[in-house]
Amino acid sequence: MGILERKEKQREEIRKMILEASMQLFVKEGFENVSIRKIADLIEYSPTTLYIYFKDKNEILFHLCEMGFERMITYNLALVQIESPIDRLYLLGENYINFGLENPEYYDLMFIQNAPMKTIREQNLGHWPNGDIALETLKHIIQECMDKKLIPTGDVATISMAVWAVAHGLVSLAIRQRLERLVEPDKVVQSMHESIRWMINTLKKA
Amino acid sequence: MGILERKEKQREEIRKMILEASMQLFVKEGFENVSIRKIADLIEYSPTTLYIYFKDKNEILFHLCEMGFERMITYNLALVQIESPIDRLYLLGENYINFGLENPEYYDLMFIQNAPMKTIREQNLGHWPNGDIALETLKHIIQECMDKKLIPTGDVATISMAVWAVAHGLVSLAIRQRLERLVEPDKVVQSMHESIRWMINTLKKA
DNA sequence: TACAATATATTAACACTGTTCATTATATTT
DNA sequence: AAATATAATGAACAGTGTTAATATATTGTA
Repeated sequence: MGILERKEKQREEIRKMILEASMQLFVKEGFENVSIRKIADLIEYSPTTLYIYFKDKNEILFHLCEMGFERMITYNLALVQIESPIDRLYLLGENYINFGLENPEYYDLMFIQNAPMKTIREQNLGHWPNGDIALETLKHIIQECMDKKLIPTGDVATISMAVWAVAHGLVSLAIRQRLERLVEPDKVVQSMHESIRWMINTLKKA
Repeated sequence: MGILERKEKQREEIRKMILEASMQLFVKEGFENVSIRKIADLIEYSPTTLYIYFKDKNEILFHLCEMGFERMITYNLALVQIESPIDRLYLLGENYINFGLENPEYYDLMFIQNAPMKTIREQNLGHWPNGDIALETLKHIIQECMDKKLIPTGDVATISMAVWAVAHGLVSLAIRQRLERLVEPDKVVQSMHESIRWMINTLKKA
């Protein structure tokens, strides 16, 4: 069945072409400027061809979202070298904020837009490949902090939720220009870092 | 100058008509289904007429956003009767979450969408009428908690930011279907309330 | 090898979107 | 009554995601 394999390979290659063109548009012109027609123009195919390789635009955005997580991982490479889970938590928070501020378009897709979640539901994938992994990482660190009695024991999911909520709240309010309503624009970033540190500090002392 | 006044009144009335039609569409069919043409249909005017009364769609959305804050205020009416600022903070948090979950479309416009902020910048209003008031309320409560030594003293803006971030993080992750990736869907709401309470608890003890 | 079946790609079209411009209709003022 | 200012509109522009019908290759089978 070498022919079928080759066909599958070709198919996968065109899918890759489409996704790479999408990403190029995405990082250059931003989320709102990614259109089926522009992607098609870039790879010199007809717009309708994209529908042979992807169900709809949401599915393409879903894959861009997954790429975002891969990019996020590169921010957290240094994490494994830190033995203290509480220090790992501090760094994770810093990295999360930095990633969000430096890649607002990706962040948008990963944690704000509906499109990727729609694909997960409609095609009932049942899981959020890279997203679920990221959340497991967070929960694991929190669990380790509890095990080593670095933070008070409690429901891991609830506390993970609170920690994630602070980080996401800060980043999403920042990239949507809401935080500059609370502090002066040039102090937003600094205050964000102070907030997340303050959060983990109080968590530690509690 | 009675004529000019009357003209101004008429103008204001049509503006009101447009906004009320927008709101009707908004609450019935959701944010994404508010289009200039649909609004125009509803008030039986031509789409182009709307541009005589509003600069663009963003300006209409901005006013819908302000209406959202007015609706939010109704959630917080009971707040003034509570003398302890820390109890007021607890209730404010609960109300914020309830408002967000019960009015996701409004919440979206108030704290997630770019459109309203665009209008504020482009027309350089310089301030966010109802939004700024809401943030002042939060800061005032935090300040009062510090004054009465109910929470540790610190930078009011930073701590307000952290508190807002948790609340916004929870609500925005919830309405964008991200929280159900962390806890079972039927436990999301309960966990959210636990998270915000846990947050204020640890803040209190810190 | 010839034919039918399948997979791939495209053209044209649908039903929308926000927005602008030139034109017309209406109302007000001179 | 004529001139002017205001209000409203029709038509059009440039775009959007998506689908049905159609043409073009490629493949499996008789």
